[in-house]
Amino acid sequence: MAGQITMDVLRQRLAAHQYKLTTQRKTVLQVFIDSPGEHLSAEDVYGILRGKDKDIGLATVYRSMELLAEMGILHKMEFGDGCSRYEIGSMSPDEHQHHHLICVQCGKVLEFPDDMLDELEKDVTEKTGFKVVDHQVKFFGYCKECRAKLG
Amino acid sequence: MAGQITMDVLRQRLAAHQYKLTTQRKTVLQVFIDSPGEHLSAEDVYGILRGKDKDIGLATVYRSMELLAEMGILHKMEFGDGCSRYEIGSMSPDEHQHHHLICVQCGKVLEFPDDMLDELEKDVTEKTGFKVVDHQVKFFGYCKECRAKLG
DNA sequence: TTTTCTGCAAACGATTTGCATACAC
DNA sequence: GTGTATGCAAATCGTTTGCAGAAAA
Repeated sequence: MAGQITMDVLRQRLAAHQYKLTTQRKTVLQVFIDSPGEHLSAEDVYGILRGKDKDIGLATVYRSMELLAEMGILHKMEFGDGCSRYEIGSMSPDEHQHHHLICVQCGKVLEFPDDMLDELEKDVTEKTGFKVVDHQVKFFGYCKECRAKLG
Repeated sequence: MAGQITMDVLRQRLAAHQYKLTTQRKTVLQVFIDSPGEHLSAEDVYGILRGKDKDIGLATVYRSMELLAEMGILHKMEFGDGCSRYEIGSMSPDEHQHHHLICVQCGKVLEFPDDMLDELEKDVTEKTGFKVVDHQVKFFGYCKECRAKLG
């Protein structure tokens, strides 16, 4: 079970909401399937598709990515570089979760396996009544390479 | 010791960087001192000051908040509502740290005491060589009030 | 006095929207 | 066929910037 998101998942989830399975939506999802571990902005995706002679409007890229996020297929996030970025999720919410390590020197974004946050989530709900459904953890600091350069 | 940020802290930190202590910078800091626990955007601060007949330009609000963040007096953050928000910090980096609980229903942002993340930071550095200097944790979910309304 | 800062308005970049056409169902 | 989705261009929104005048040091 679980596993990666496929085009079939897109079909199912769109159908469940009476949304249409269009060429553009498939094309956008394909970019994310082909770029595992990337954090792509709308411009990124638009550029990748234009480079492949795929005809799509920038507004459609924005609309598609927003819809895919609404379907739970993509996750939207901000790394402070002025634009929203998305990454593809997995079928199981518990699988392949990770924190982001953002280098304040070079801007690179690394990933780190996410564990031991369940406990904290439970604690939050018990103490505040806030029902947690998702979380995002960002660490700011200096990546190995920048540390080496900085001495 | 440690304690809250005061106008004197601003004076000291600006002086340490050869920046000038201006009326506008003091005014902006005062808004944050007067609004503990708030996450204010540039427009928010601008609106508050105009409501008090304080004469200041929006661009100056942006520049001041960015500078205060550079001085470590404010912390910049994004909650996905399309603008950057800032909150005032405390003198000690270890004090009064908290996570943010963002209600996906009403948009409210709550706070939760931050502990037990030091361990995770150490783990990150040991395993990746990434030197962590700061972190931000966001939990998405449903606040107590919205849960009650939704049944 | 000298340099930095402010205010204004224009510039900017990311994102959204209106509307006529094209496409999925 | 019917209604939704797309593409384009214009509009919008938050934020940044250039520059002349104002204010710290």
